[in-house]
Parts: sequence; C-alpha cells; structure tokens
Amino acid sequence: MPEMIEVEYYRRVAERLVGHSLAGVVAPDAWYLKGNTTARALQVALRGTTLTGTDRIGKLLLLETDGPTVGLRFGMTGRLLVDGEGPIEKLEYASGRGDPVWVRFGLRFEGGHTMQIEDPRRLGGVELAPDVGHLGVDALVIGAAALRRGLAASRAPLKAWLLDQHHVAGIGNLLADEMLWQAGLDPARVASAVDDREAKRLHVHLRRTITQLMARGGSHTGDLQVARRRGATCPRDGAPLQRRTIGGRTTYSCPAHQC
DNA sequence: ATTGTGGCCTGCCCGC
DNA sequence: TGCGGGCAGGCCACAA
Repeated sequence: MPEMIEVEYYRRVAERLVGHSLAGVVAPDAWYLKGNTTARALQVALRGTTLTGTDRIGKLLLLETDGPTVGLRFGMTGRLLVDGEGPIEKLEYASGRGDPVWVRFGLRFEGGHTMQIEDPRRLGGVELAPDVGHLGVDALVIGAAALRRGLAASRAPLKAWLLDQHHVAGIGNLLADEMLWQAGLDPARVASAVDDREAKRLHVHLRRTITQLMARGGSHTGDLQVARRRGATCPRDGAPLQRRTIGGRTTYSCPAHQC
C-alpha cells in the first residue's frame, strides 16, 4: 500500500511534468474531492497555471503551481499514473489489473501529458491548497532528539504513536511493524517508557528501514513481510509471531526479540 | 489537550 | 460454479 515510500516514487514521476502548464481537470468522482472543493473550482483555480515543483510530506504529495498547490492522497490502493504509466505495477492489497472506472482524478497538461490517480477503493483524495499545519515532520527528516522528546510526552502505545501523522508523517502499518521488528521493540510498549538508548535505536532503524525498503522497491519488501500472516514464525529467531491489534491496526511482532 | 473506537470505501480471497 | 462473509488500512468524525 502507499506509505511514504510509494508516495515518494509517485513524486518522482510527477516531477517529470514540472514546467508544463495545466490544460484541464478531470474529476469524475465528486467523493474524491476533499475540503469542499468541486471539479469546477479546481478547473477555475488550476487551468493555465504551470506546475512549478513537487513536494511530499509523509504520505501527502504536493503539486506546486504558480497558482494554488494541489494535495494528493492515495489512501491504501491509490496509484499515480503519469502519461498512463505508474512507477509501481502492483500494490499490496490491490490487484494488478486496471480498470478505467478506477481513475478518480486526472490533470491534463499542455502537449497531451496526463497525471491520473487510479484508486479502486476510493480511500485517497484530492484537495486544493491543503492545510499541512497538522502534519508532523516527515519520517526521513525527524531527528533522534525530536523522536525521543515526542515519545517521552506520550502514554500511547509505541506503534500508535508512530502511526499518528501529527507526530511523524509517513509511517503506515507495514513500515511501523517492520521498523519495530528491526529495532527489537515491542509495539505495545507505552511510548514514554522507551528509554533514551532505545529511542536512539528506534531512530536508527526508522531511517534504515525506510531507506532500505525504498531501495528494495516498496514498503512491502521488509524482512518481516513474509511472516505477516496467521501462524507464521519470526524470520529472525523462529519464535511464533504474535498477532494483535495495536493503534487500531493488525500488528505482527516477535515476543522473543521485541521487548 | 490526548487517546481510543468505529465507519467509510470496495476488491479479493476463502470456504461452502 | 457462484455466493457471502471477512479482511485489508489511511483517514476522519466523534467520544471520553
């Protein structure tokens, strides 16, 4: 599913169209437009503007223009297609087939270029001038000290804290499980009970997990991934994995080495 | 303020 | 072969 890694891939393909001007907006699905915007409002605001750059904060992709900024969210099954092709063929929890009705939003550019979001489950969305003030610092940017301070101030379970986009932006369920498994920390630990040494270790593995999985090709390429099913054993030490709900999400962890 | 819960969306997969 | 129920999780509204 799209976590910050996949969204970063999307950002890189979107970057190809920087410098092109927008010829039109295709918004067949009103549900997909968030923040009370409409197809007409988007058309009026964006037509004739030029894509000047792209940015990403966590899982939010920002298309910067010389007019307003457009925010794209991909939910769990959204893919970005530039000129009909995406950087990712198949998403975890989504099939490899495509269906034209899954295209929920599109931008037409001068010269015939297109940018589209294909999202079978409609969990993503498009917003004009999104408010990014409530988003935490991007997971690849947060420093060890900030991570330690954030954890110290919370009584939420460690994993729930990591998933909260207000604290750190970009970590989804798979990444959270993988980095905690790598760091040897129990996802159910109370965040403030994580000591300085453990917080430092988590910071190391947070960065390492994201950069490594980005190089491998996606958030589903972690070492724990093969064991994300009932009855599986830990790929590291062979212990039966624990399956729980933490932070409202299915959580796999190893009771032997995560503590 | 913080933390937890339930609902939304819909395709896919499993068991019958 | 078809069908129904469970499942997946990012995000948001809402409750305490």
